[in-house]
Amino acid sequence: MSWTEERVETLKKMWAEGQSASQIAKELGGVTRNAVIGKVHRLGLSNRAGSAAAKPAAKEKPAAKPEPAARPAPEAAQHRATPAPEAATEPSEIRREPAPAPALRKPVVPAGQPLPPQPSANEISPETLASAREVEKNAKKLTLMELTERTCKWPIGDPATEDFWFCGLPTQQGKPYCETHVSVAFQPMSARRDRKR
DNA sequence: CCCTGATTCGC
DNA sequence: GCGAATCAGG
Repeated sequence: MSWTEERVETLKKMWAEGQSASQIAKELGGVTRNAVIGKVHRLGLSNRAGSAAAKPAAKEKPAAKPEPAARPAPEAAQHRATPAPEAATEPSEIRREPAPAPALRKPVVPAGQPLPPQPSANEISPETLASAREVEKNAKKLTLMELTERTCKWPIGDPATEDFWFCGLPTQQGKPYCETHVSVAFQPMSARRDRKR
């Protein structure tokens, strides 16, 4: 494969969109993420558009660092959602927080949205169901952005609330879910029919 | 271990 | 110019 105008086009676009080098490589096909990164550099679009996240520079053996230090200063301090500091630092920590839980996590789906059909208990074998319950306790509780090709994408909880996350356990080869959730998701028609009613 | 980008250097 | 190998880090 070579860097045709079209492929470079795609590369530029995806890189600008913040896609990772490996994602771009998969999209293009025939190239590795290294190739993509190499090309990105050659094209001179390494530091991502305006993003003040400038890498200080990777490895460096020579102690000599000719950097003129003429940097305009990265600036740009992230604005946080004003955590509202505690009024006073009480010596005693009697009051217990209710439950930090998955904490500051915005709902993936706005409240009021109709939820996709959830598997009902009567369609799943008791063993599998029990297994699923167990797994959900050990789930890694990943957010949408944290999912990768080999993390279980089984949704857990209510998307309309903050009490929502994805299983995140290692997926079964080639499947979108972990072993347990695969068994919940993919069932032979016969098994389903037999269990109905 | 999974992943990220950065750099080097033979081709 | 290209990209595998390697590095550095999350």
